[in-house]
Amino acid sequence: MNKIRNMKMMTLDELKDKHIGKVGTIERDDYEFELKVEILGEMIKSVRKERQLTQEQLGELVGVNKSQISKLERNTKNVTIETVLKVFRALKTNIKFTIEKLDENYGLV
Amino acid sequence: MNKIRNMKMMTLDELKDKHIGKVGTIERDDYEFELKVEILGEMIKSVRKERQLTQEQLGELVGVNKSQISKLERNTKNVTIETVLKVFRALKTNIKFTIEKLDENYGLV
DNA sequence: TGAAAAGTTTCCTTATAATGAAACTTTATA
DNA sequence: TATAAAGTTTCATTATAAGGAAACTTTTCA
Repeated sequence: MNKIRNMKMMTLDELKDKHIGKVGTIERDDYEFELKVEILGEMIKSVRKERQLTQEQLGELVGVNKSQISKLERNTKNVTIETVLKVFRALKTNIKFTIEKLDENYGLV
Repeated sequence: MNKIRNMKMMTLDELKDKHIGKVGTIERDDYEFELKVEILGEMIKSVRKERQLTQEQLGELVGVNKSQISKLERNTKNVTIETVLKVFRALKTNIKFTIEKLDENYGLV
């Protein structure tokens, strides 16, 4: 590892406006987001749409009822890591997380 | 936003060997990891140590008993997003997550 | 515009994450 | 090396995430 790479960042609004993908010239489908429960739902929905799946179809892949997918997308719950992984695995999407330490004055270390 | 930045990546082994920080010449405390429950615990412990806090002290900051911190660090549970956020917030550490879509053949899109 | 498909909500049940207190073990250190 | 501090485990309890079935609403499109 120790791989250095460029990351594009996107706000939730940008996600909503454009869905995922097609930003800039270098086609690279990596996006970084603040870790928030609300956004996770948006992400699931966006990727599912890209995959052209219905909630019912995604539910089959994940092994849950379509109502469960709806709930996850609409963030009716404070989801666990395992649930997040299960869904994104079904969507053939890797998830990574990044931590960024701040100093005492809340600036970057 | 739309900020472009360099990200260093590290494996769990590297984390274990070196704890966090001091890789390369550009001192930048951003690290990206596969989203896995086991690693989250390692991360909490590493950052707590860097902050020179005991589990009891971190517990006070988070508002939970020290045994809870121990459990989180040792990954006895499948943690929820909210719990992750609570702890890293206390550690003054931002968390972001990145998704990376794969194509049908499991290669990068 | 009406039927079918897709998505949402409600009402449940079950599984388990979150939590603390206290006993216990391990690690520092006087 | 005894004692204190730090960390872990156990045993409970409580809160809530996960889940399905079915009724309901919204969207799609022939």
